[in-house]
Amino acid sequence: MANQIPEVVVQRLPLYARTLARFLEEGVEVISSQELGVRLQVTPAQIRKDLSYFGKFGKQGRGYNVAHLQGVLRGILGLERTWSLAVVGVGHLGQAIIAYGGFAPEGFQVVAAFDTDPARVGQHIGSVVAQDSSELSQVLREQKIDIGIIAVPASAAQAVADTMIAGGVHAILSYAPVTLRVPEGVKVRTIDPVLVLQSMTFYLKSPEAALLSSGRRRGRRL
Amino acid sequence: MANQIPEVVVQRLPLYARTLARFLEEGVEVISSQELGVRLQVTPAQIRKDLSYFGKFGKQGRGYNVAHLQGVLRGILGLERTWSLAVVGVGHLGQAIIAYGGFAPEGFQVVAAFDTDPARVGQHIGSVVAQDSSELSQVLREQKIDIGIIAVPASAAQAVADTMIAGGVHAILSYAPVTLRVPEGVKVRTIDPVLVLQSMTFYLKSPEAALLSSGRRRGRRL
DNA sequence: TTCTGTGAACGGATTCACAGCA
DNA sequence: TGCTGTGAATCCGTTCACAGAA
Repeated sequence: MANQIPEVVVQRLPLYARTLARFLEEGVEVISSQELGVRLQVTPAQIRKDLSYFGKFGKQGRGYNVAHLQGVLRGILGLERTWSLAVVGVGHLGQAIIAYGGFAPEGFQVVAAFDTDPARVGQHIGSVVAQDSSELSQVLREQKIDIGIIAVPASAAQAVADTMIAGGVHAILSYAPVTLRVPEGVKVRTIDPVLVLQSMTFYLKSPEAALLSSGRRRGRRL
Repeated sequence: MANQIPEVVVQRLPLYARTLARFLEEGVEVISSQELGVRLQVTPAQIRKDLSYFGKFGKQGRGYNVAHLQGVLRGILGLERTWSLAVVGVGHLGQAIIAYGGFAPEGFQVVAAFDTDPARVGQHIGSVVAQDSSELSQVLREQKIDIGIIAVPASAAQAVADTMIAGGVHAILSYAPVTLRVPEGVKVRTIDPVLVLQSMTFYLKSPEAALLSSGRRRGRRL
């Protein structure tokens, strides 16, 4: 079933879920696609169409029950459970990722960290201890790690990805500036701030371009 | 002129530029859209079409001169000059951004940092000193800052964005988990790792979905 | 022959617009 | 009357396929 759903749609769902959580905190009980769309800068039709891939969750003439819809979305996305993360590379970036306080409240727990540098192995970062990368594949499998995070230099990233996949990981979040090759069935997302900055300079360089491109504004996100 | 160009195309250009730089280091002098596409996991037709928005840079029957095309792309993107950044929020995240070594080599210099917390104002992070946020708008204008980076909590992000814009900034890279509202002509990009993780769990939850969605693989990036 | 540049075809995502239910 | 759910229409990016230059 969960098939045929455009990837863009899946990427918007967490945004919907998060915004519903905020509305819930604000005490809003029922919301229309219109109101939700205003907050998210997404058209109401887009929201309704996206939701229609999964079922009917609203009441005509009224809107959606915020708590209910949020629960539905969290269920669809699998956010009701905790997911375990392993970070490979505990340099500045890796340490910042491990120390980042935004993952845990959302159910993402960094449970292991790795590095090749003997000087870093054994180091404590928050509640985890850096292990030697030679253990990576085995530990991932033993601890049933769900998602791998790559925070190593570009030159090492592909090898790390391969080892993660050998360790049974099916989702990788990479901060390395390279295009990774992975087999079918493995999801990779890359976060690359330099690339983001470099595409924005295009519009800074020729400000008319920025104006022209912003007609019909859309939510842009990675 | 620089108009009418799809935003996706602009987002791919830095990727092309970077990859050409790597080929250059490897001593490759001429490259076909085919070869470039293999490395990037992008179709050759895509590359040629993208480039065609800007001109004709290849030689039929031969390919593209790597050094030349790289220069052209850097020119189009405005990467030949240095761009100044200001980071607002010098908590863990802001500090990591300032300390990150990947910006400077690409011509992005963090020249100012701000925070509202008196305990943080005056603190040195790398070569910059955290200033009080009340100075933000004025300093941005005086120092002609090009790009603002938001590293404050969600609740403060919109206000920071507004102040940045008041300070004359036309591009914002935000790490805050909110959809920012900005006037026409201002570019905003959000980097939101939690959202990325939350959309990957959808595929982990139902692995068939991952397989089904990966037919016709494309380069995915923010 | 090889590979670019590009109009035309295609396909997929967004938006429209309305029937139908509360 | 108000807003959902959804087929149909539209828009836009990708891919095809080929003419033309080296």
